[in-house]
Amino acid sequence: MKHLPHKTIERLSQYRRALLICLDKGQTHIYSHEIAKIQHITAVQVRRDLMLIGYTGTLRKGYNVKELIELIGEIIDSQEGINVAIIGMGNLGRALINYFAGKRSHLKIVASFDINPDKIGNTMSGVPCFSSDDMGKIIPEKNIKVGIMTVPAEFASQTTDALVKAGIKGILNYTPKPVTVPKEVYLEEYDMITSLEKVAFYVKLNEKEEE
Amino acid sequence: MKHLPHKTIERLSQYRRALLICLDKGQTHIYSHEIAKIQHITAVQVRRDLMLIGYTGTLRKGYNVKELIELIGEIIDSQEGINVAIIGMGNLGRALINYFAGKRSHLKIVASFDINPDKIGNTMSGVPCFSSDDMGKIIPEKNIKVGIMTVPAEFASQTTDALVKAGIKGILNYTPKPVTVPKEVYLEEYDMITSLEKVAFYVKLNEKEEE
DNA sequence: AGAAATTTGTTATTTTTTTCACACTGTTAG
DNA sequence: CTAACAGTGTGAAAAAAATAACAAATTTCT
Ligand SMILES: NC(=O)c1ccc[n+]([C@@H]2O[C@H](COP(=O)([O-])OP(=O)(O)OC[C@H]3O[C@@H](n4cnc5c(N)ncnc54)[C@H](O)[C@@H]3O)[C@@H](O)[C@H]2O)c1
Ligand SMILES: NC(=O)c1ccc[n+]([C@@H]2O[C@H](COP(=O)([O-])OP(=O)(O)OC[C@H]3O[C@@H](n4cnc5c(N)ncnc54)[C@H](O)[C@@H]3O)[C@@H](O)[C@H]2O)c1
Repeated sequence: MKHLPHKTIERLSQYRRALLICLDKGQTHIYSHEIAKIQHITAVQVRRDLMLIGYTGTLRKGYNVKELIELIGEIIDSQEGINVAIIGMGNLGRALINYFAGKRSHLKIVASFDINPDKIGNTMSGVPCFSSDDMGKIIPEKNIKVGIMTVPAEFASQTTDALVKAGIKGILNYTPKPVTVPKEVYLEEYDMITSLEKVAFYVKLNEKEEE
Repeated sequence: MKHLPHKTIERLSQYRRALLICLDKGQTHIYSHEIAKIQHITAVQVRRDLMLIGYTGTLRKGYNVKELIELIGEIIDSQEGINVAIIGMGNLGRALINYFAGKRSHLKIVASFDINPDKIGNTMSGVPCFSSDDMGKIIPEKNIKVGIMTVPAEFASQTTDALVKAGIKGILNYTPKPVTVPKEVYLEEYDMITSLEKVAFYVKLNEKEEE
């Protein structure tokens, strides 16, 4: 396999989640158009993605749910698992830790960091909170590869620098402040305001078109 | 102007945020490559986007920060503003309401909904919480156009249906459960697990390539 | 004043992503 | 048994997005 399109990676993760639900319901096989419907895309797109990862279904029966889940896992998960930290135990950080903790086995949240002394030393959803000053020590020690950044925007840059210095390999930045990392660190930024403004834009557009 | 690429819309929102920060700092002009650097894209891309919205900068001086902010506002905001509701006042819902409330003037969070009697009747960050049973009444009454969905995944579908029935025009779904809406409703889904898995994937990939 | 440097605006090109179109093949109904 | 059907797999085409290339214009330097 050469290299998978960016978008395919995202969709594979989404397919898997849909498939896990099907598996729970006891469904053994699924058609490309069923997956497509769930994800609001076309069946061809699904088949193409699966072609890219080299999975081939059964003619007229569709894809084997269990097999496909496993294959997607082989592609997008790393066997050893990846340790993750959340930096900034505020509203968003707490929501995330609650949500993620114990969900995905290969993505383990093993630490959180904050500067507020009231938070340092506590444990939340089984995840201990350390002082941000100790990132340089804890991150290599716990073999943390990925950091989810939920500090106030004004601390985004300095936190990023500290993470990079501590040897982090990937950052998911939920701060609205774009940050910069060296090219060996993978950076993903997501801004909720952008999503909301986008929805608002298309709502407005639809309304205009109706006139 | 014909129609702007999907991606351009997202970037415009991001440019604006970057520009607002510049404005605060007293910067009056900005070059395309400065904007580009902040957003991790190329200067050509920025110039192209601005070309699409018909903004033209000053040669050798760059773009007028204030003017550009205003133009972007004219393009992506609706003058009357858009009223927004959050459905599901759990961890994520509360984080969002705290975060959004009073941030963007044209996007006003005017209501929240929940089924938990302890939450109904309360006010958070100035936003009143109503019973989800009343969505059909409150949404048209308060002229709410967009709903941010943060209910537990298992309630995603029924909440969506209720929102659509109440006349909502756009939904931002933060639930990991994909939902279906009629085509006149704009739907945006975002799944944090997908983002995290994507980061993990590329981290793993980078490590492999280093070998 | 003229040359060099810098930045915009836009056309053309390339790359990436999506969709089309259709061959192929089990399955089912008659 | 066979024809119609319903699905997969994939090369080719189209569409969308990003990048390159460069003319034009303004500032700055000499
Ligand atoms: N709350 C949301 O729904 C939401 C949505 C989108 C984006 N965001 C962004 O996420 C970030 C956090 O939002 P929030 O609502 O949780 O804010 P918050 O103020 O509730 O939490 C911030 C936390 O970070 C800690 N902190 C401050 N400086 C730090 C540092 N240098 N190192 C480590 N921790 C530090 C604070 O002690 C606090 O616990 C902000 O940048 C915000 O813009 C939040
Ligand atoms: N917490 C996170 O960081 C996070 C991250 C990504 C996605 N999510 C998703 O967001 C959703 C909410 O997460 P959370 O952590 O806030 O969960 P939560 O359990 O803390 O909150 C859910 C809230 O929704 C309310 N609710 C339940 N049924 C409802 C209904 N029919 N109508 C209106 N309100 C209803 C509950 O009373 C509760 O207040 C979940 O689907 C979760 O998967 C959460």
